[in-house]
Amino acid sequence: MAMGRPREFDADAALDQAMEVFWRHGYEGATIAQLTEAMGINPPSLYAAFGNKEGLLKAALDRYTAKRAAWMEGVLSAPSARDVAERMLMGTADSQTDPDNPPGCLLVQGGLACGTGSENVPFELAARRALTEDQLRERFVRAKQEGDLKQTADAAALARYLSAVSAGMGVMASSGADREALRQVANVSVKVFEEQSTT
Amino acid sequence: MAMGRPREFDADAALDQAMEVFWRHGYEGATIAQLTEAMGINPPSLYAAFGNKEGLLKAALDRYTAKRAAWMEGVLSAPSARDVAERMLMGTADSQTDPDNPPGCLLVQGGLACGTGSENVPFELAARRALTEDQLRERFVRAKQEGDLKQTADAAALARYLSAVSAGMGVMASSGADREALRQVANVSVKVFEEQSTT
DNA sequence: CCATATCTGTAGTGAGCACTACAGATATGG
DNA sequence: CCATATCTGTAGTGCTCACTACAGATATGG
Repeated sequence: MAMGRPREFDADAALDQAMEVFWRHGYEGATIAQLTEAMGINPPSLYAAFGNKEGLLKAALDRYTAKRAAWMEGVLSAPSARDVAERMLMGTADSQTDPDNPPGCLLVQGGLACGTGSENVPFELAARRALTEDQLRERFVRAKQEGDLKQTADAAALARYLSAVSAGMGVMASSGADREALRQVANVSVKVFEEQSTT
Repeated sequence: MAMGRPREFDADAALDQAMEVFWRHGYEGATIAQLTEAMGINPPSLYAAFGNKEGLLKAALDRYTAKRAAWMEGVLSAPSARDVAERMLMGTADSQTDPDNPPGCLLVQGGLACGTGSENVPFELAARRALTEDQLRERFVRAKQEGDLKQTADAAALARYLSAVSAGMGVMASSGADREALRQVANVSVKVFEEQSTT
């Protein structure tokens, strides 16, 4: 019963471009004109595929987190809480200063505060940041069970701490901090875990 | 030779209101209509007094940092590097969750990424964040001279670390983290300084 | 009291925004 | 080959934005 004209652009490739625009300019700072130009399509194609600007952001965020999932698995698979923290923060330092991407982290750069009508966006970003924190907390609970983290350690507090440091590094990266500066922060931050470790 | 009609509103009180709007909605999210309503004035008065929206932001930032200067002096006057860090982070946790202010920190909430035409704003905020970091670094250099911080400690790295943690706490506060959560982060963060102290 | 300089309020202005109507193009199902 | 369903490109739409022209108000200096 007639399938209609097929889409001519690659949705994932277009999302990669949209992701970069949101990353660099934030949700409110990114305009549809910039997005469509980067994606190589016209507005009607964008709206047909993603609904509206916020729908496009969500799709781009999904792709962002999906890409990071593999990396995050590598982080969580480190043998100890201390090594989890080190991989997490060093990887964050490197990815936030990767010249292939805009500086910082999309989940921070995307928008902490938005104007009327976009109040949803900060929540959307925060929810995705919280997912990483949850994974870290569970990993630290396991570390206590496995004995490489002190029984007195607070898994939730340590996860929150790592989450805060990562976000803070994102803020610094977005304002021009270089890789070496972020690695310094990561090195200092990891010391907390050495003190909380049993080894 | 004729001084003209005097201003009818209190510029500082108006700036306090503008500050809050920028804080809550970010630079781009804040509209002139919201600002003028909060300030209790009309657009021509705003433009006569502050030039344009960016000029108003700078004036609000000046007032923000001026208000914090006294608090910052109290932080820096703590007797040791470790106590500086504790006062800094605990004070940050409290002020970022003070119900009298919007959550988070204006210097982070104001805008990390902006659209075309406002590229200056993120730099403006970053420059003011950097001032605090400079003060901390100098304080830690002094702490090394005074001997309460190890000679092997890196004053610049520690200052950067505190700056990153504060910014990260601001991100968390803006997405709803409560005071207790931020204090946990502060408590964990301070441990780094205990390890770097001579006592 | 007058001339002048500055502020205030009303009522816009052009520009840029997210979003879309519509017509033509291109595929599938029969 | 035809009917249909979906995509694409052009060319807008109404709306909101930062910003301002202008006229009336209110102070000072002489």
